Amino acid sequence: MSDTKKIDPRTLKRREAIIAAARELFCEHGLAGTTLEMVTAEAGGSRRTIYELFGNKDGVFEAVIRDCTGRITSVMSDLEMSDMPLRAALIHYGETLMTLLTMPDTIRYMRLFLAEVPRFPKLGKVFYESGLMTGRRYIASYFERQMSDGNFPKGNPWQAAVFFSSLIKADYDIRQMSYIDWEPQEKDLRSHVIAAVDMFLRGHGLDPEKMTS
Amino acid sequence: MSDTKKIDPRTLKRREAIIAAARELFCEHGLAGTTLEMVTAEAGGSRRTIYELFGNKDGVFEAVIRDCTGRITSVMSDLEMSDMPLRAALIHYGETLMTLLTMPDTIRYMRLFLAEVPRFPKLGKVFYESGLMTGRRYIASYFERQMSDGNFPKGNPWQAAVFFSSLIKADYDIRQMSYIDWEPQEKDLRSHVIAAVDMFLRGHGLDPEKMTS
DNA sequence: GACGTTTGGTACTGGATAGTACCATAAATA
DNA sequence: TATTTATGGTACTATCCAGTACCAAACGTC
Repeated sequence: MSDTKKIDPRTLKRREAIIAAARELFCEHGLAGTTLEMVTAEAGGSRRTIYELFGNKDGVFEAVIRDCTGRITSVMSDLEMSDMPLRAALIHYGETLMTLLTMPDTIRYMRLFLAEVPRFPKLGKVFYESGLMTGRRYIASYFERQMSDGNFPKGNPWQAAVFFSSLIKADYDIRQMSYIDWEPQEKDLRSHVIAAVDMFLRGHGLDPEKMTS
Repeated sequence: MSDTKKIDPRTLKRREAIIAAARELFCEHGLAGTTLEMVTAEAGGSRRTIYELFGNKDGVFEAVIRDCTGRITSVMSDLEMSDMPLRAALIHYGETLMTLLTMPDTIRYMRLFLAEVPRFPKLGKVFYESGLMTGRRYIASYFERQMSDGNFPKGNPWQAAVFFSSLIKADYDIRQMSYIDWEPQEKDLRSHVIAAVDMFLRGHGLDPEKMTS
């Protein structure tokens, strides 16, 4: 009564259960390889309800992708505005970014999503802009602040963010998408991030040696 | 009689026609969305022949991916050993790399391939190592030579190659895979490559200003 | 030009599954 | 408690498609 529309709490629970089950199954077997029968087997309930809530199979897929996007976004948003010194902050950002990007779930979501982009062009924008770009926007605004505070040479903060995240992610994403069940060692990730940050700093005329926090 | 096995020229022609048709259709509609009926409609001939030559539908897919890999590799191999000055050579490499990576076909191949990796893990290795890594190996050996010739600070040529190609490709690949029918402007690519090369040089302690060819 | 292999075309089988219809039941609401 | 709404379950339909069988025709080989 408080809201314009009353939503049965059962509906919400069903919705969540179905999306969760479908997400796992889609990632595991692909969209075409998953039947709605499998989804109900996992989520409980009956196919009837799926059609009631999502219209059809594509509706379920769309809901799953939006859910995955939200998950990535929420992790990205956890990037903390740090008041550490520049180099330490960048290393911190880099490691957080890599942790997220190399998570098996992230990789699975990306594969699933990319596979179906041609049939769902609209979802492309959603996933890329709301999901993947969240971190980049955050980093760009960080550089913008550092530039105006005089901690970083003035220039195009957006380009700096692009170069920074490119150096950080290198081709770990593509490689992980290509190799099933391969995951980089945390140790390697760390040293990669440090090397990338230092190269980034030198690339902007800063000397990492003098910035050891 | 000259070879161990005689291959009917008809077979070869059929093979090529089927792969070409399947490649286009798979890229357009995905693997699941393409029926072998559609393939024969496009390639001519009959389904019978497909089964004769490829065993089953998965066999066709595998052949298509190998074909795509070969196409990418062959373009990558066209990277010419240049005896230009360092900066000019890197810009040349960068532009060639980007031209290849942003070609609509390359993007379509990658999407197609990534979508099905989980079912064809072996193809992952093939596509990544024979296809995508060809360019990187080439660049790494280039840096190795430049290092021993004293044109480039000594260090790890492989890491240099990773950073170089990461800066060059940035996230054009992911963005193009996410956005259907979007293509970067050639003008933007050029300026991006130059900015990336200069940042790369500065990151290795070289001054691009003094290297204008 | 005769022989053997490869291909085309058609028709069939078997299995799988998206989507629908319907009724009974469980849960919320008043 | 009565009424409404969402859900479960089952059974059905309609379709689509991979894979197979078979025969006749085209082509390459010798």
